[in-house]
Amino acid sequence: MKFARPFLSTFVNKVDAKGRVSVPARFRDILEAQGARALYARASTSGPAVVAGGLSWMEQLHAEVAAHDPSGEVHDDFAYALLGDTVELSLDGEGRVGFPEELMRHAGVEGLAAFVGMGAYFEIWEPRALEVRKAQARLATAERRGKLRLPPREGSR
Amino acid sequence: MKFARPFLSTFVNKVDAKGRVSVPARFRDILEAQGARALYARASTSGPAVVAGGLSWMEQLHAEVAAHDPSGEVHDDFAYALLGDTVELSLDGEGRVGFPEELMRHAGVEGLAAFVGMGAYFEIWEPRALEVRKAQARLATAERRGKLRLPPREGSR
DNA sequence: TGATTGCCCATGGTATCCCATAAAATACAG
DNA sequence: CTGTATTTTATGGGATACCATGGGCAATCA
Repeated sequence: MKFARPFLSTFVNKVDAKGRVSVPARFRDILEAQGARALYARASTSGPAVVAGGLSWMEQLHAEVAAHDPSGEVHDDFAYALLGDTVELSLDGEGRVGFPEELMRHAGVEGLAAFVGMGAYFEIWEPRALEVRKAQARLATAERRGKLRLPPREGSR
Repeated sequence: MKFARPFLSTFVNKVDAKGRVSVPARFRDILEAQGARALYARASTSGPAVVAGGLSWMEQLHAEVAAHDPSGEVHDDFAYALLGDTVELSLDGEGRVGFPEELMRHAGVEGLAAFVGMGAYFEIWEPRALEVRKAQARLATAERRGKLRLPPREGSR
């Protein structure tokens, strides 16, 4: 499998009155490079967030499902959980999408949505909740690596 | 094998007084892309649901049957189970189908029908029953994906 | 002929398309 | 390197097309 350009960094955009959000331009480029002006999204199973990705990400999910015996229970579980709950959202001419009400509620998003790159995919969070999660992640990472330096705020260069 | 657009996500539509249900527009597109304004359906053998798909799915079933020795028992079992109970339903001008009474009863569908995408095919459920099944699938999947790595069968690199 | 099935039109609501504008990023010239 | 021109982004809002749904009517069949 070819190495695809990863989703990186965090962007916070506004959710307008019609429920639309601009997908960050950087992310848009990656999505289109994968061959579609669309993204795929579902509720995260591990937190108040929406997990999303492009065609490649979705094909990977599909492959994961198809790899199991279609008459087996594992196949069905995967299909219900991964495909049955994933929605395809196409971008409008300006690069916006309208997330289903239910997904926004799961993430607790109201006026602002934070897009955070996770490499092969990305997530959408309520901005403050994401900050909390990130702080926790920084701590855990520093501990694991054993070199707990004081948080240098940002640029690590 | 070319990658076909998969059936994704869940849509709940109303069953009208005449027993008609709108097939979700997204699903319709996929069906038509496969070359027919029709779908194929039969009762699920693993739950209170109707299994359905388009031409490609049908061809796949057919191939599965044809792969066995026509004089053998397996061939006949498959044929009776997979082909003998499958009905072809054509969509009306507005993209609706009328499911046979028996299928609806098997799925326990009355006023509302939930279409859930399963990749190469889709299923029709009674909405609440589907929610229950999905909740279970999410649990099972989270456990499987969380604890296990995918079997090192296929070279994933 | 009564019931069923398929075909056609009507409609409210929603999502998409399209244009406009302000803010930000980038390119460019001096 | 600094101020300005040009191009992208993000956002707002009106117009439009599509979708799910309901009902009428004609053809079909028992």
